[in-house]
Order: sequence, then structure tokens, then C-alpha cells
Amino acid sequence: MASECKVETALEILVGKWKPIILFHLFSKGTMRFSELQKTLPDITKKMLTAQLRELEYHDIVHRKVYLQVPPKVEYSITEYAKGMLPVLDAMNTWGTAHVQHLNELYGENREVEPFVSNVDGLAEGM
Amino acid sequence: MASECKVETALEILVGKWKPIILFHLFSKGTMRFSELQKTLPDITKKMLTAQLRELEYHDIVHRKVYLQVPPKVEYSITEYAKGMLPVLDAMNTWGTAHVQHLNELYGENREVEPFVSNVDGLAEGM
DNA sequence: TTCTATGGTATCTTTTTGGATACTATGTTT
DNA sequence: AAACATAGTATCCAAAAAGATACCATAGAA
Repeated sequence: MASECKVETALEILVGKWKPIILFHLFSKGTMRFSELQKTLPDITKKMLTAQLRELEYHDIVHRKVYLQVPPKVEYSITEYAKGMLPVLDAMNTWGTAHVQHLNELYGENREVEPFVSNVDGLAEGM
Repeated sequence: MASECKVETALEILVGKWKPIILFHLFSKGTMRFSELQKTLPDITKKMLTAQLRELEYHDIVHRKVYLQVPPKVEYSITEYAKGMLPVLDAMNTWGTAHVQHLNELYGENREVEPFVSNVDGLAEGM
């Protein structure tokens, strides 16, 4: 039938200033509290964190579990469905890593490549 | 060593309102003139088309060949290097296609999923 | 009684991205 | 002589995304 390019659909899930790194941590830990995510990502505002998590929730990538207690407790976890994304994320990460190298070869090392996650030990296998 | 997530690096190449579709057409045809891209993508402005192509050129994804003649002729083509992205694009496209289906199951068909490329015959293999 | 912790929301401002429009250069065609 | 074709630039404006800041509810601790 008609060939339709759904690259953009995949991008929907990933685009957003904080989504990749949120996913990275959630895939790593499986489940995290809202406050835990905040501490892990000190520069994100609550507004953005909430917004990005809600979008991920809409896409069935993360699950939001509310504990009815005070003070509130809300846990975000990677869904089973989301695990189907891992090959995609892995392909992107692998290619991205090689591409950083390629750019360095083309333009030299001094083009500020910021490693946005570093030293998260033992979490390399997923991404 | 330190595990660094380069998903964002891959996203750099893809993010931009028109980049996926530009890539789609360039991967399909291999080489296209500026005006040919304009005709294929009637809603893009010259400014945006130029900007996106220049970013792709910076990343060594497309090559810009200028013919010194009047009126000007400029051809944009996919680089050999860019072909290394195809597995990534393919993974994204495959996952994206399945995800549209998943969203339909979750929320029903009526959530305006716009097929942004349709009926480009015989071009399915690359993406 | 006041403060703390938690997971938000509401509002406003700034930054980034994208779009509209006009302009340019110049050899060829009419 | 004027119009056309091509591949842009330049300038200005609108819209979208992100950030800053303040506010809320409430049980329990100090």
C-alpha cells in the first residue's frame, strides 16, 4: 500500500528537551519517584518534568502510580510496552556515538560536545 | 568507561520540522535539485529548506554541489556516510508504524494521525 | 504553631523555531 | 527592453517551547 514514513511518530516520543534523559534514567532504574527524578535532573523545572512525563504517559511509555498519602508519593515507571523501544533507542545511541566521532574527525574535537549523562555505572546495556 | 547517552546526538540530525521528510525524499531519489525539493515540499519556505539542508550538510548527511551557471543549479545528494543512518531510520520507522497502531488501540482511530508522506511508490525499502 | 515534605498548577517572561515577504544576481528568452 | 528562471539572503513577525516564580493542599514533625 502507500508507503508512509513514521519516523516522525518515533520522534514525537523523543523530542522535548528532557525526554531522552528522563527515559534514560527511567529505563535504568525502572521506577522513580517524581522527587527522585527532580534530584537526578537538577536543572529541570517541575513544570517541564510534569509535562514531559505526562506526554510519555500518554504514549504508554511510562506509567504513573499515585499513592494516596500525605505528603504525596507518585512513582513513574517504564511500561512493558516501552521496552519495545529499546532496540530503537539502542540503534540511535550507537549511531549517535559513532557520529560524535565522525564530527570530531571532520571538524576537530573542539566543538563542545556535551556528554549529558556520565558515570551512570552498570547501566550501559539498555542504552 | 562512562556510559553516555547519545540518543540526543542522533536526534540532532532528525529534529526540525522538515528534516525527516527532506531525508525521506533525498534517500529515495539520491540526488535532488533545490527547486525539485521545493516542488516536492510545496509548503516549505526557501529559508527553511536552505536552513535544514545546511544543517544536514554540516552533519555530512547531504552533499551540496553547486554548478557555476546561470540560472544557478544546486544539487543535494545523500552522502555515503549518511547511508549508515538507514538502519536507525528504519528502526524508527518500523517502531513508529507499530506505535501508531498501539495508540489507535489505546485511544481509538480518531486522533488525527497525519500520514505526512503518502503514495511515494516503490520507495519503501529505504525507510 | 510553624515548618517541612511532596507533587503538583498557574501565570508570566524569555528563548527558540518557523513563516511571510521582499530583495538580489545574471544569463537566456521573448 | 522586459520577463523568466534559480538559489538563495535579509528582515520582520508569529507561534511554540521552555524557564522563572509563586502558589496550593495537608499530615506529621519540631
